[in-house]
Amino acid sequence: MTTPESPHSENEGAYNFAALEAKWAAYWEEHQPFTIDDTDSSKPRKYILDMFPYPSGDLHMGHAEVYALGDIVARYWRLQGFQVLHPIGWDSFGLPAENAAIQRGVDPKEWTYSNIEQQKTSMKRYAASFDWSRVLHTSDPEYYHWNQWLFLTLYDKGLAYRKDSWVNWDPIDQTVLANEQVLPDGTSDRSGAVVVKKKLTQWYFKITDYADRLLDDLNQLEGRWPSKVLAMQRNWIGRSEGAEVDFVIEGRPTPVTIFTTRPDTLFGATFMVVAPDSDLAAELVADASAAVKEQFAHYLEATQRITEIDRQDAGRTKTGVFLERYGINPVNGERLPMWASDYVLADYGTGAIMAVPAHDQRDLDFARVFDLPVRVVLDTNAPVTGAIPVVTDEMLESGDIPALDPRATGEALSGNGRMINSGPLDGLSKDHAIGRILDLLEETGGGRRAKTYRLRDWLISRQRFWGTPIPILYDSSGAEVPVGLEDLPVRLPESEGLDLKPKGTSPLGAATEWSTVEKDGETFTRDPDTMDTFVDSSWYYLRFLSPKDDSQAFDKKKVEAWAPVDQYVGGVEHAILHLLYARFITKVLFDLGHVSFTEPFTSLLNQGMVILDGAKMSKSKGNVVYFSEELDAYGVDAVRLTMAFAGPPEDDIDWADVSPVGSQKFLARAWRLSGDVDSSPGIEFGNGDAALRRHTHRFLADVPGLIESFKFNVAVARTMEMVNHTRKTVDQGPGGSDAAVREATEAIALALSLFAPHTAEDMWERLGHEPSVALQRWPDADHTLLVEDSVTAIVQIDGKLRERLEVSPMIGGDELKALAMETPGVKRSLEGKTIVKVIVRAPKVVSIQTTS
RNA sequence: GCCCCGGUAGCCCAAUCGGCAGAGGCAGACGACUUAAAAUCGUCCCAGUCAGGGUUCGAGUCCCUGCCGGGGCACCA
Repeated sequence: MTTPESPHSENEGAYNFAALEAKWAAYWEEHQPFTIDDTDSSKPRKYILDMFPYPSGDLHMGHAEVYALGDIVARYWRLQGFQVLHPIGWDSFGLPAENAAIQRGVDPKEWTYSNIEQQKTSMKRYAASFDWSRVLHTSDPEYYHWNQWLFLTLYDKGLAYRKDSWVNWDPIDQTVLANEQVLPDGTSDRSGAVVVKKKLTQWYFKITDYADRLLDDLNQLEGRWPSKVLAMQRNWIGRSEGAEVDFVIEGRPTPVTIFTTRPDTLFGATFMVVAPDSDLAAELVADASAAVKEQFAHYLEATQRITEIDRQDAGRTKTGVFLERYGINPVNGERLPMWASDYVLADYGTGAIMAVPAHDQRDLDFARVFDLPVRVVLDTNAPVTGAIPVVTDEMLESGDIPALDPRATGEALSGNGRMINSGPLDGLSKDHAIGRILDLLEETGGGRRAKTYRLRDWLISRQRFWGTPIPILYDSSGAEVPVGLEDLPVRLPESEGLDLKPKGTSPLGAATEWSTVEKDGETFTRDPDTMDTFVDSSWYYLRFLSPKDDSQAFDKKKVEAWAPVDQYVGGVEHAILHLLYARFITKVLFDLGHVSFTEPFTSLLNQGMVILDGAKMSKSKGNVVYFSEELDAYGVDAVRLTMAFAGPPEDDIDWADVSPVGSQKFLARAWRLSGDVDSSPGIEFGNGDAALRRHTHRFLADVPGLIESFKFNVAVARTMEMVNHTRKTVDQGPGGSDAAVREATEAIALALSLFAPHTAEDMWERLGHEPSVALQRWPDADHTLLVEDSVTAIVQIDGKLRERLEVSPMIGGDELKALAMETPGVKRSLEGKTIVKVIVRAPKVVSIQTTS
């Protein structure tokens, strides 16, 4: 039905998002506007990368956010005249896919690739501006071939090695986990199982060799990565600086080295503790009495049975076994009894410590349980600066002086103060004492400055089927033989006939035909494990540059042209694992001369989570918002716009707090403007309505900065403001034929092309232009239009606002001050007062200070 | 316990360098259009910035202390 009189409905129909989506999806599919010629060097380049998804089911609202935000950035740089590489692929190996396949009794490959197709369809519907010509899947042999190359490259440099050690074992998934995959509560980040310790021979990447660089290079990323992520990475690497000190052990030819961050307290050591599960403990107890040996054996067993959860209970009463051995304190020759206790960790430092109960809470707790001596060596009541007393006169008078008796109070003394009972250190402050003792230790050879890290080597073996086979063979003696590069890829066998159910060993080992290799008359066995999928994603950003190259992992020339990634977009859940590994692998590739940069991701944007009613969405809670249902209900553009408008990108979006309906109404309102423009494309804007033109050019000038600083919500708000002004100009001003209305509406269409691509394309077409709006240039603002005729200056007297006046923005300070003094409000306020000071900040403020 | 981020209107959020607390939206009220409603168009209402100190002519913004919320690390020597 049409209402002939209505100005907004002349045979143009209503805003119909479904029709627009169908129309423009077909256009993009046919023209592929985002497939780039990567050899074209006429334009500057940007590499915008969104974290690629796992293909476990359809896309969800979290994907909707990340791909909306990444696309804004990609589309923005295109409008700025850049050649933008914006690829997508699938992280398609891994446990989620495999477990799902097991539950459904289908081939993981079929299951994975059909999910990929579903997600691909959804992404195209979502109008993400990807270059669809360079899709990769990490589960393709064409990809994991180079994963194996990477492994062998690290192996060749001694950075991939096999080690027998206690590993994190997930009893549900029946596989080992990296330290990074064990949650703080001691459960698996995937299955939720309580992780237990198991001794296995596994492959590791030597990431600890890079600990210092991984830490120090974070400084380069300051301001470009979220500070939260930088903090998390620093925390995770956990460098501590201190000293290694050698303790001679009675009856042992070589000394035992301990690590301490408090070498200043060396004179306060009263016993030593070794980790029960360390080789050292086993060796030390070997000569002990039968009773102690038995006690120790029981203790070791108990330690290994204890769960990570229990170990983290700091309030747990300390336990331990005296080993009947003594170490000699190198600084004073004292005999220190040696104990084994589980509060000392085998794989941190050297697995042995000197215990200083007076100044370390854990040591004190232990000493109090086993009645060991406690000696204070740092007087924490003594002032360090001399000027500021720790013990005040009031405390002296009241006798309320802190007791320096940790044994009685149970509180270790952790503060600063002056050294006592410490020979050459006596009288020094803590910091000076540390410097002094380090010098002394190095002079006498009894110790040295040292650093230690929380970061451990990266365990990459997984006892699962759906991953990259580790390209290592074992000969009949069990020796490692790397697969030759010419024999890559080592392809996964078909899953048919294999039992994929978790049983503690890799299903690949049971594929005897696959795992047995005859070569030159000798029989070899393949390593049955597959690689952690974080290996796959640690270098995929390089593969996108030459995804079809079957002669090398990546094309060095393309890498030089495009990498590192200019903008990486993804969830903060990868703040440690993925990003740390990608940084590590990049540094390794740099050292080997494969790439010329040391950090893979120049800038990082983390989006928050999409939640509902204050809670994380989950099927069990029944508070899930479904991606496809939202698209059906509101349309792609409205959902994308809602993601951008909800708030700062890194904040969580509570879907209950935002209004996709509101977004939809706004888009319809913007779209209608394109039907109200009554002028021809190419019209001279110069004669248009001056007020609207000023708004438009202010908008053109401001939006780029807003996008570049990720203030997408503000950019959307500014676009809404533009629409409001333009509407008003059409309805209440010069009308739709005014040139400024066209100029404004074109600017709106360009801005909307970042957030609402279908609506923007259609507006652009209705404005009489050829598609695609996505390939236009963002117009430069005319700076002569940015200068305001007049601005409001304020006059403050004693901090209170007393007067406003309209002045020229070019006004001088003296003139403004004179004007201000003449105003009635100021005169009135100044009556009976003496002016002390006048501060003028032309053209904004005059601030007058008085005494009354 | 240590570290990071945040707290502005009923709600989501803005506010270059310290310079008039409000850009935008949601919700709400009212009006225009309509037989009516929806849609649309328009007008309006609402906080003094978590609390307390400090610096300053001037503080949402800088500094200190505390409270609340979110996140990370934690028996790491």
